[in-house]
Amino acid sequence: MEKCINIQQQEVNTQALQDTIYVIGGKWKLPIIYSICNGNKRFRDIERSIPGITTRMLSRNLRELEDNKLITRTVYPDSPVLVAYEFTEYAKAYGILINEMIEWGKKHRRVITAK
Amino acid sequence: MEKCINIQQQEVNTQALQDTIYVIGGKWKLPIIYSICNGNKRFRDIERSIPGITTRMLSRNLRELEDNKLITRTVYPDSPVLVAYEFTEYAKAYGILINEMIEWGKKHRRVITAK
DNA sequence: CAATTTGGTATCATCGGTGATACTGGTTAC
DNA sequence: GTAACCAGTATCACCGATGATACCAAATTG
Repeated sequence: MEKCINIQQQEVNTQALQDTIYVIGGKWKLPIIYSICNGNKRFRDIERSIPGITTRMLSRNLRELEDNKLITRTVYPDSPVLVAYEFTEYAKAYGILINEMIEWGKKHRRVITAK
Repeated sequence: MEKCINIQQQEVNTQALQDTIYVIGGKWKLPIIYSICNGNKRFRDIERSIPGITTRMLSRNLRELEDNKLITRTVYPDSPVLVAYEFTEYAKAYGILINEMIEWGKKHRRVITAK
């Protein structure tokens, strides 16, 4: 960490960090991302691919990911209605940072669990 | 995100991400880091420098940061006892990733709030 | 000698996120 | 025609994180 400048800057940074964590945080966001990454596009397919998730939490998390522009939700209103969830290019750029966070977490676990 | 391989790998990655987020997550971790970064070493100094924090939450968060080896807690048992909290080199290395997360959060906010 | 400071811990209340379960309206398969 | 599937929403319960408040022993200050 570099030396900090002032209170305002700190608050802005704290908010920015919370934002970043919020986008990917929680129990289900990454499993959902992996599921879509693995080719699942439809609500029930994603649901079935993630053991333990409820429709409620999936619905909620998909909407949050969509709000954050990491996925798109497309409705094909043919009968029957079909809904497809897909990654955005924006998400792929964020993926680089996510992978760094994952790598740091793995290294950190080795540091902490080491005698 | 690269293509995923298997379930086990996903679970390991999800855990690793949770670990990374846990270390820096929550309302108070970054303000505490900034406070120590700004030269505060003692419990009450840190407490006074962070508006709204309670002794309970400060105590708890300091212990977690110490458990994660981001800060050290040194007791000087002269009379009166003096306790000093300080950054570790390990924390400084993590600081690079924290700053990336902050920068991404700032950019992301501009993306989301843009018409 | 009374008040304040230091470095916390203990107890209780509250609040939001999560989980469990039920339900919906439409469509299709048997 | 009834059973199952799709894409969810609604309601309730619970639990853990957080906040508020009080308290502690030791030492220092006035």
